[in-house]
Amino acid sequence: MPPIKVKMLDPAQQAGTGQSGPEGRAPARTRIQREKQDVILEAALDVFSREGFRGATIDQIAEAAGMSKPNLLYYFPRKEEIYNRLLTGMLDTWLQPLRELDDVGDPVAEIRSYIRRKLEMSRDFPRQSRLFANEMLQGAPRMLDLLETDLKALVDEKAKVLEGWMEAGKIRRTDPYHLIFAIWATTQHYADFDVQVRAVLGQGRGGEGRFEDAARFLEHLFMHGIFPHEG
Amino acid sequence: MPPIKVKMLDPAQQAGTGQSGPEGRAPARTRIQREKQDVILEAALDVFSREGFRGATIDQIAEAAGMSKPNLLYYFPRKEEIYNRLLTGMLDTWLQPLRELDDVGDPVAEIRSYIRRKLEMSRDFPRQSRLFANEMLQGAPRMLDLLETDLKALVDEKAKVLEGWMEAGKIRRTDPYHLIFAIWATTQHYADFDVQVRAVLGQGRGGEGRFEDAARFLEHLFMHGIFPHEG
DNA sequence: CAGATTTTTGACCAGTTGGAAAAAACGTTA
DNA sequence: TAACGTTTTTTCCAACTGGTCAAAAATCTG
Repeated sequence: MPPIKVKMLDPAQQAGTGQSGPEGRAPARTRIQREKQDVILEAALDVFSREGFRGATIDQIAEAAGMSKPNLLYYFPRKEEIYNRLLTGMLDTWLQPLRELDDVGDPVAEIRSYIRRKLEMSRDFPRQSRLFANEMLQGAPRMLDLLETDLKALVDEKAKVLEGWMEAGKIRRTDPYHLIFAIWATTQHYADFDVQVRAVLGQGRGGEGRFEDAARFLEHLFMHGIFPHEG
Repeated sequence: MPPIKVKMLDPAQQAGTGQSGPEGRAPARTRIQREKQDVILEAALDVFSREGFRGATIDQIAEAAGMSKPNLLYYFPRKEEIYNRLLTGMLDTWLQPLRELDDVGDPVAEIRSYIRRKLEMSRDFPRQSRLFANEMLQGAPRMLDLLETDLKALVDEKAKVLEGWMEAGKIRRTDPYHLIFAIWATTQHYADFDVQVRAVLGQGRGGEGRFEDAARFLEHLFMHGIFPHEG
């Protein structure tokens, strides 16, 4: 008998939940498949970041992606797989700025550029920030272990770096964990609470310049605080 | 004919959307009605703050409130009315600390106590904070006008107070709006991202003491910033 | 072009959702 | 206890939900 031609499998399998084959499956076989999946993920980011997992519907995502629901399900057989792909794929890039916080660099420059990069991410990828925030608000049901392992390990490591700088008198002695939280909070605020920021700043100051203003202010805040006359 | 006895109306009407009677209707007629409504609102806060408006279901709320769905609908005929009641009722108390920021007080003490009170609210009313955050993430579809009018007005007013203090050299000259955003962001972070905070701090430091630590850190941050050697 | 494969579509389904209607149960008070 | 208003439950419904399936359409390959 002739050799059986093994053609492509159902693309739906590739994002498999782990029960349909060995590990390490390629993310997408053909260019077309990869493109369609990207379109779907892009549309899903839009919807999920607004509505959260439960609030988002496959129909919404399909419409935003310009395809029919069954067609979308051909590429991602479960709603949850789209969501998980977005979450995990995002967390990595999201934490990149923190990873780059460099032990050997100048503390002042390092922290300033960390704040700046985080703020830029809020400006350039607000939906990713909101997706993440949404997951947090729900108690991180699909991410908790990642937070407790990977994220905690990374923050522990960087907290040590900060502590080293404190020991060396390069930065003020304070709680490194809460310092990191403060940087996260102040920068991500401009993505997650963007509506509020714009509503409060109004027509004039709520325009594109608001990120510059925020950057200036945050630098000021983290450098000197807001009260003069050091104690 | 005998005088018609006008007894209580359908309690559902009291939260009316405005189309069933004159303005200024009493919020609840009897003690029982008020209690039931409170139970419902309490349960709804739980569910809405986790799942957002779309993600929450009446069934979930009804179960959390210990009653049947139709029974719940007897008190609040629409899902949206529960949500709106929570939102508007909350915003008021939520902004109370800012309202109390006093022109005539000592700037340092005023701002410190504002930060402390906001942090206490995150500790004591995290669900309210998350409900609000959820609405923001969705683009504040049911709150935008409130933000643009009431909230903006309040912040404008308090920004002027801060500017006055800056003119007087009481606090460092910086952007008052972004200062307020920074206080909001850093304090509410401990409610909205509570899971993350606890996951990162781990068993040891993620316990009840974390709010004390946060308070100490934030005071430090806003007072001095994190870099020594003032420029 | 023919055959095989991949992609898309339309019809469909069971479970859930917000909500309506009506009847039953309960509480007051004359 | 009867009458009346209030509260609760039962039953029901149409629209929406995530997802299936087979067939049709489009694409690729030789």
